[in-house]
Amino acid sequence: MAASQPPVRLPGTMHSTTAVAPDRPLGDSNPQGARTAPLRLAVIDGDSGFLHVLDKRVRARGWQQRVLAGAVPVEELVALRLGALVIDLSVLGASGWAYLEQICTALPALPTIVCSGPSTVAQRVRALRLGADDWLAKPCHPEELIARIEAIVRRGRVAAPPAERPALEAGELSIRSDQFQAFVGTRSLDLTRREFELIRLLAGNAGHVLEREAIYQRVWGYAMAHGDRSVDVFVRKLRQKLERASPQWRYIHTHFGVGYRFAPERVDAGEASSMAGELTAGELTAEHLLQ
Amino acid sequence: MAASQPPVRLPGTMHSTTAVAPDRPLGDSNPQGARTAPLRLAVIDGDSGFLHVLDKRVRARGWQQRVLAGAVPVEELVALRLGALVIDLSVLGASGWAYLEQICTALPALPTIVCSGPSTVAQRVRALRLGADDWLAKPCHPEELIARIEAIVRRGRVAAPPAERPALEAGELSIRSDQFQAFVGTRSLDLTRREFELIRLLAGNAGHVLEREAIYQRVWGYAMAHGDRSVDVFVRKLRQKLERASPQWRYIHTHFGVGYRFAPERVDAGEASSMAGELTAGELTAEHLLQ
DNA sequence: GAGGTTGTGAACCCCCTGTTACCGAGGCAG
DNA sequence: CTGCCTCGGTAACAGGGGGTTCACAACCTC
Repeated sequence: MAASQPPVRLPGTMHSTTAVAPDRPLGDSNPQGARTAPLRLAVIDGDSGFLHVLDKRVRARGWQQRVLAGAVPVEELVALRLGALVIDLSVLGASGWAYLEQICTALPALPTIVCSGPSTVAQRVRALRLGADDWLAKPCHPEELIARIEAIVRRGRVAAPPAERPALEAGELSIRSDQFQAFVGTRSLDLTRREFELIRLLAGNAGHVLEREAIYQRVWGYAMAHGDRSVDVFVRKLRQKLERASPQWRYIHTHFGVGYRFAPERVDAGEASSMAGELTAGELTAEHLLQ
Repeated sequence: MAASQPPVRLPGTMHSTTAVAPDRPLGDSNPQGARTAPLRLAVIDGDSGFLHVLDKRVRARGWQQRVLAGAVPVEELVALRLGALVIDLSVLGASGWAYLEQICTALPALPTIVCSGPSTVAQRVRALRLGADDWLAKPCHPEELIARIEAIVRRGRVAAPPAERPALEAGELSIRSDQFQAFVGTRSLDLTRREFELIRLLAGNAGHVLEREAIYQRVWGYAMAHGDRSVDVFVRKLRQKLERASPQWRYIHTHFGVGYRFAPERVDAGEASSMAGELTAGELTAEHLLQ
């Protein structure tokens, strides 16, 4: 999808986000900790003076600012875990509009503000319709830009789901968001981060069928590319670990042509394991010990 | 053959390079696919010319506009069930700021746009910090105001929990969008995705005759090729499953030369089965056994 | 009764999903 | 710095379900 993007230098990574406490959880867009993590702001602009002044205000506010050289591919934007994006369309030339559309389509959850020079009503309307959240004309006061970013981020937060349950219980499973882990009794499923985000999303919507695109959007944070099989593969990994930890239950059900549904269901003793055929519980145990 | 390779592109859609645009518009995973209820907009403004022009655009968009005389109490705003509020601070005089703060504090979920005359950066920042979502300077183009309202509402929607879609009830049928399935009682009709999309469309327009072309356009997502019988075939599949699950009812009616109409109708006891003629229940059983 | 329209059944083939293997990136320890 | 390990993501293959198509029967309207 980013095949045509011009080579862009990506300066070193922002502070390493130690997987423990992500400041912006991949899944549900709401921060479960009411604590507002420092906002990560990226700016695509060439005006060094403006950038400097803005940077001062941004830091004063406790946010983090990163300057991007140009049309950074969507994947790299995702990797930056941004809280907001400011774009000066003029630095991108003719491709600016296409880029804006691309960003807003792939990352609808990312607050995006266009901050450019003189413009027409038609241009502003176009940008807003493409998915931009705001258009602020240059020259502008950096404080107004910041206030507008705040307003947009606030709007997203207000609508976000109220609060995160401490632990989701389903069948034999216990899904603990504070641990980023799922358990059967006291035993950990040893889920990776992605696996956990996936099962939390599914279990959080237990009983409802979730489409692949929706799952991808909410777990990965951006739109699923056509033909991407990641969701399937991760469902398989999840099922494997679930099967190992809780063989008497089935949790994730496939809906052909649609997606997946989470619903804990106890399986008949005879078919506890797909490999077990009609083994009894005793034989099952023996089988398990052999492995 | 056209399941994933539509021979005809949807007119009006932008280039498909973005890999994001679903080439299969089946589900309503996209926000606009979910039918958005008409937005209820309230305007506190005294400029009748502006109000008139805005009203025209608002109606053209299918929204509803309500002009408020002044500082309406919060309770009345709540009663109006607004989708957005536009305020010209100048008509409220000195109390405007206090009112704005009051509104934004009491109704943080209500998108609020200040649309006033000349202003300073400090004023705009103040309004935004008080909780306003945007500030648009007059004179302004009504289309830009509308686009900004859309952007704010959209931002709230993106973060909002997936709206609960109520089940459609018709005859013995219950069509549940969250399950991508139809039920009679608790028993699933076991519809495939296409079948479900079709019955949801038909049932959603119950009582109205839908032309084949329109059905195809909305279920398959692109124009129907001449001579395509897919709709007929799927109607037949649907009727078959409906007949099996709910034999006492007829749901889909053919309009020769036009299309189909969904309308639950109880059938007389005698003609429960199309094969049964006027046989009694007992004869029916015998007849059935003979086959 | 003629001609176009719709119902019906079945065959074919493509796409969707499960599954496995592989590769690259990044973290960690030596 | 280097090698190992984990993790995420992609590619490839197999199998089966479902969508499309076709042919023919039944039907409706003029």
